[in-house]
Amino acid sequence: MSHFGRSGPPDIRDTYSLLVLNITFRTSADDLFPLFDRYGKVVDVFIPRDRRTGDSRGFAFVRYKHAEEAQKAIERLDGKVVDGREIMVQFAKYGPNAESIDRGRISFSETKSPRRSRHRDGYYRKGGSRSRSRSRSRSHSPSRSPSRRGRGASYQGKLHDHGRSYRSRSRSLSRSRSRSPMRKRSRSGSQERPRRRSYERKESPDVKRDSGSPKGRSPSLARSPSPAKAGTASPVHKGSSRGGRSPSPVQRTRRSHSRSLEPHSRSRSPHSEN
DNA sequence: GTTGAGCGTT
Repeated sequence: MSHFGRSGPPDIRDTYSLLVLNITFRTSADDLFPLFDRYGKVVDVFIPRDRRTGDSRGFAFVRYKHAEEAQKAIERLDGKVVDGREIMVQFAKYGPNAESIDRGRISFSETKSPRRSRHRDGYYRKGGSRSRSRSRSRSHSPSRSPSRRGRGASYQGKLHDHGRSYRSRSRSLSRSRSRSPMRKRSRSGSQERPRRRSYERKESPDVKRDSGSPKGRSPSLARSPSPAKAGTASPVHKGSSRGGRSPSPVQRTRRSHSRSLEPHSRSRSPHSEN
């Protein structure tokens, strides 16, 4: 999706990609194009969007034809407030096809010396290997904002190979912080609970029968963790089950069957019910 | 109507 309406990247043989971060979710390529085009020839403007929702992810890619123009745009637009948000402009490091990138320049097999250094740093990736969470809502300290602006000064009036250390810190920081919560969450075992329940409903037909008389069964086994809530939902569920015409339980049972991943391991554990 | 770490499409 390019601003020019073409499919895919137009020509990335010798273009310089700029990464624009911290843009508003409502900002589109059309809004960024005139802004960046003032400082040079913009070849393409692309804003990655979510596959599911289709909303902008909050960053965009601007391709310049000349490095000097791209550099100028960075100095001029980095930290600029756009649409009420302070955007951050910097050279893109990861190519669209995992191509080699020199401070924003995309080259296929022309450069080779600087490329080695990046491999050592671990910048290179085959694409799709980077684990990134799509969760937009996450607690974080806003104190990292000012630090970003600080590194911008390194680029001023310099087009040499300066400006790589800033990424190391940022990368390490985000890495350790992003992985820690994710792993812990996965270990919590929030997935086991719904799985086990699905099996219980599937393997135990008596559950459906009990639905007609939940009192005979253990009220604690109700799906509602809150007793107060269970009481409210109880009459509703009871009425539906008694009618015997409610397709709801049937559909849920069938779905659970398809979702069951390891029914055997669960079936062998009688303690699961207690 | 919202959110806010981060690196990309036919």
